[in-house]
Amino acid sequence: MNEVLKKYLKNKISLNEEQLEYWGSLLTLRDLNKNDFLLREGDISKHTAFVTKGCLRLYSIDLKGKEHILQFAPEEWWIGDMESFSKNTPSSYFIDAIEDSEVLLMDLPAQETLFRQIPEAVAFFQQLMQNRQVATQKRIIFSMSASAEQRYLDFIKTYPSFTQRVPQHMIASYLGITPESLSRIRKQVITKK
Amino acid sequence: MNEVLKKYLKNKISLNEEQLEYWGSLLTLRDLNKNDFLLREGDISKHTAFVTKGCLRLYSIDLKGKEHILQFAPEEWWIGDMESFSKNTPSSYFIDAIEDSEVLLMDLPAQETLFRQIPEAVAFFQQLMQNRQVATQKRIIFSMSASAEQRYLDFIKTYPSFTQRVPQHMIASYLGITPESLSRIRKQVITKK
DNA sequence: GATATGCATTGATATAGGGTAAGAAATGCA
DNA sequence: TGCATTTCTTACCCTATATCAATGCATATC
Repeated sequence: MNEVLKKYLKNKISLNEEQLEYWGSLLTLRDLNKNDFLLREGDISKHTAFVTKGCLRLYSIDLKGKEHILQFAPEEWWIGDMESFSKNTPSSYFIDAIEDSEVLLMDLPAQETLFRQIPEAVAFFQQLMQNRQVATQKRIIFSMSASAEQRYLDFIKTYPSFTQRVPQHMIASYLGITPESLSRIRKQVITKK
Repeated sequence: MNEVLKKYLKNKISLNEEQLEYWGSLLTLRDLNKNDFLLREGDISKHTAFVTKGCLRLYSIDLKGKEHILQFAPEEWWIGDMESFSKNTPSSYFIDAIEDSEVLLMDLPAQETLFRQIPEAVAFFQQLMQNRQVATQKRIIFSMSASAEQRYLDFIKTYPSFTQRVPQHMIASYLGITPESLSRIRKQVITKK
């Protein structure tokens, strides 16, 4: 069984060795090169992914061709378009790898099996979803009440590890500002110190 | 049993008469006058509310004292601070009535009982939560990619009924703009026609 | 019926962040 | 090692929206 998943699950949910193995057996490994897509707009998402190596991103592209990043997913994060996945509808999002990566994929039948065989997993995913919702709501509030500089400082404080590995223009896209603005903000922040 | 809830549930989930009655019996009615609070920042949320009459709002107040509305909830909507409710932690939100209203309250024990007695309710609330998450994510994207005018036009198209009953400055707060800006935008939109 | 209160409008001015373009720096590639 | 590509920075000007202040209505209060 994959070691990253094992460590993660042991940490998060109390299961015996057999259950852990079973969970792992339901997922399939996929290697992704940098820039490889896991999902494109218009596709129907067939998987939810657990990242064991590297880093992916979830984003949409607006009418003017501009990318808007909703989520980064490094090791031990889940990523996917829940709506497309569970309703079998075309996605409006893209997911791709921003580094060479490795993911464990769970398809819908596997999820159903998992929920049937390991009922604890239901509450587990429910909790994940709730945490996501809480974070997303906070992001709305914060984007309405704080300046770009404050949001940037909050970002590097909340996700210090991302700041190292994610290119700056993607952080800008996540924050909802242009790369130029972020560059100016960083300059200000540095000279302020 | 409350008629609004009955109609709503019949529409959304297939249950027999007995189950409907049972569900209804777990909720308690509360009348709210306009401006009454259901939840204040710092409180621990003891209920999730189903609105049967009137309209409530969920919002936070930032450091500068500015309100940011996350959700309006007219008849047949659920409203609450899930995080505070399920984790028993102090809320960072306010919920109040913007009209004289009537809600059905579900506390945590009632929810647990409901989930035990009517297993279909679990998936039902999960679906609600997922829809909420999808909508919240779209709101982030939209606030990053569209102008205030586009967001306003989208709002009145998506929630035409709200536009009638919700004061303008609250719509502005939901859209993340000032009441003055909204007033100017409306003027523009009208003269454009 | 007079007055206070809250909400929407309007005008004048300020500002954060965007758009564009160019160059510098870093990174990948051959 | 050197060229190409991508990423980041800087400068200039511009626009959308905010801020502040005043005014007009409508509604509630006494």
